[in-house]
Amino acid sequence: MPEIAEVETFRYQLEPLLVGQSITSFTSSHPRSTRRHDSSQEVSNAVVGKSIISVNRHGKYLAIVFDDDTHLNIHLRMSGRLIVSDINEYDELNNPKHSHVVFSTDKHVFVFIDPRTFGEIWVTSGVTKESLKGIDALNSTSDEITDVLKECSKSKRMLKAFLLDQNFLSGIGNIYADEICFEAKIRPDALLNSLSEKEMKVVAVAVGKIINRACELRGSSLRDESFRDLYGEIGSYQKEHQVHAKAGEKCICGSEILKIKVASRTTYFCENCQKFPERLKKL
DNA sequence: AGAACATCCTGCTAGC
DNA sequence: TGCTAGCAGGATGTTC
Repeated sequence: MPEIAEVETFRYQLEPLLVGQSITSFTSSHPRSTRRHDSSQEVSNAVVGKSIISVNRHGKYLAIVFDDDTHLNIHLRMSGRLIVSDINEYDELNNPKHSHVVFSTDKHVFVFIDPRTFGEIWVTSGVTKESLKGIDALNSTSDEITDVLKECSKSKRMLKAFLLDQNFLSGIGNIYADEICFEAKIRPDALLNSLSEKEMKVVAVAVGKIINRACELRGSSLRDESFRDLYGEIGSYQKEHQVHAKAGEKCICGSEILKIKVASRTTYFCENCQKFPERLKKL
């Protein structure tokens, strides 16, 4: 499932192929992919012929930015992905199932594939409002992340619910939330108002460490058919997962990894390595 | 305020 | 082996 590391992988790979180019065509074959607009023609009209100046990302939101400040926004949600072909090698008949949107430059064809159709592509003049929410989990310093945690220091929310809330930290999803809690050695169901300032700092540093490493390894591909990058390659970060999707397996400490629900999300953690803050202070 | 749940959707899988 | 019910999840909206 695309989270910040997977979206950043697409951004990083799209940038050199798109910047300086113009969109020559944009077509959609599934109305849900461009559901914010009356028709995909509206999107086409807004982007075709315009020159691309950057490819940006905020949290899980991708934006192809044009020289008149038009933004072509892409959110992959659960099952969205992008693939690229050389324009001379592109054959529409070879498109995978659920290829819903196709757009081109003079050199490349980009295909948006999305089996569950939760993903979407839309156009805005200037940044989309969602990109203004929260601070980006990758491009923020641990001090900035600590400050956001401090703002919520009286909150009775659980740590994992906070990490998943895009209004505070943008980009973290279910996989990295579990790994961040493990790295911080704090239970995902610990309440924010039980964290000391020192523990907030530990969480903030864990966010940076996990997200940066996940980006270095081009994201996580949990199953054979899950995340693939722009070139169809799987990511490698799943090899370094400590707890996520490992229920019943042994933690590095030897204890069994548990599976519970936190914030109505499936959550994996180690009861031995991860403690409630009150107990952490006693150790 | 915050948790829980339904919603959107299809592919996978656990369980008959 | 083959079928189906249930689960999975990001964001949003509703309910408790």
